[in-house]
Amino acid sequence: MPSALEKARQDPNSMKARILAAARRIFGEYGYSETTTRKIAKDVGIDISTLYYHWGEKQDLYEAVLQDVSEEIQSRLNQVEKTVSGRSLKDRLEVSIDMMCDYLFSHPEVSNLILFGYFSKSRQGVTMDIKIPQYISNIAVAMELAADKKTVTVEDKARILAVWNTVLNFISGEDFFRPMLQTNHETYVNVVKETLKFILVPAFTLK
Amino acid sequence: MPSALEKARQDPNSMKARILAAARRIFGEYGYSETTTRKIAKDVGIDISTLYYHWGEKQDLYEAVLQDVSEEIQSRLNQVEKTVSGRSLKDRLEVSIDMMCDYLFSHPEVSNLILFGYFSKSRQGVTMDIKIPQYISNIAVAMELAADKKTVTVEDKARILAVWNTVLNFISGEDFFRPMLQTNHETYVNVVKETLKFILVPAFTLK
DNA sequence: TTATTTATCCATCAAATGCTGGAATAGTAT
DNA sequence: ATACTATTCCAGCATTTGATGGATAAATAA
Repeated sequence: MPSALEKARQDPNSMKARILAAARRIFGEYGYSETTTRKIAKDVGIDISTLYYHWGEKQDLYEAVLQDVSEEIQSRLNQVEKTVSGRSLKDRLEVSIDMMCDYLFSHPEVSNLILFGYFSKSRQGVTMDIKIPQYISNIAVAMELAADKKTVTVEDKARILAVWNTVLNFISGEDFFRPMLQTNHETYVNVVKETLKFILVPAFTLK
Repeated sequence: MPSALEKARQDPNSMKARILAAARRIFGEYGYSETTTRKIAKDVGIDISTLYYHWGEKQDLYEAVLQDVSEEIQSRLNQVEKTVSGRSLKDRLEVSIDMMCDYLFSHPEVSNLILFGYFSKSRQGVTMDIKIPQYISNIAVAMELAADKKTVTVEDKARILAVWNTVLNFISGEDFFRPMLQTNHETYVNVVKETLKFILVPAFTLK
């Protein structure tokens, strides 16, 4: 039996899918508590009852959004891993940064949703929370900072987390940071990439 | 004529000051929209009318909190600058990291409030926003990455922002990150400091 | 003491919000 | 065509929340 999420993905024009897409965008822009079911429904052009008919409670819809995003990230990380496999450490780092930045900059709601998840003290246990630690260990192995998932040290994890969070911050905070750097979007993207490489590559390649 | 904020600071036991302190803690924990004036009033042990009598609208109180925090940060940065002045670059970086981490870890609501400010698309222009660019340039000069504020490059600013944001993230996200690192609070603080030094020192000291 | 200002609380309003019941409509199977 | 199911909308309920008016008490001035 396919889950509601799978059902929505089968047909991107289905009402379920259209609601999910709007919810993802709006939750990503306003966060959980400032997003109202009416806002989402209005965006889709339907009555809120229709929204409730398809997705049930607001919280359920939110969790579907998080799972959707979570699976997308996992898929992107797999892509990155395949691409950089076999290259030099410096190359792996640089290409990974470029690829993840490109993906996240073109889906800004993703960064927001993840960051909202970090800081929400009041939120109930959400599904995505479980996945992040796995990502981190996977990245450590893919970057060959550790032989396998079991041998990833606390320090390794913390360092990857630091970089990962920096990326998310720069993307979610673009509206805030870009004026102070006085650049356009395109330059901003490049500055972010270069900054990440600047602080990342020496730290990890120096032994 | 002293501002409401100055008045509150004159006597920490005054009702104005007690409300401000509670507001700072609760806004820092729940964010703007999940904080209710009733929550703050209850925390102080007063009726909401009393709160409105002293601080007016919720938004005004929030802005007072932000300004309070903003000035505190500025003061801390000045302290750091005095302390590290004249030392070697490596020393300056390491001591600054230690000092700012100690301050922020002991005032976790500060990191939250700043981060909430970054990502709130819906919020009106808040006072703190203006200050951050100044902080960044000040830090660049204090770290002697630039001769004076006018010559701080975009790259310099971006690098400092990256580090600054990483600190905030690690502190605001402790509840989220610490379980995946499987450490206690004390160890977590040290891991954060070491991680920051690990990625920061090589990048900035290597020429 | 009396008058005035300051501070606090109770009761309440208006708007927003999550959510639901039930009617109406569209679609599908027999 | 008829019966049945799936979908959509309208109207409304209960609760929460920001905010206020006005009564009461506490402090201060006269």
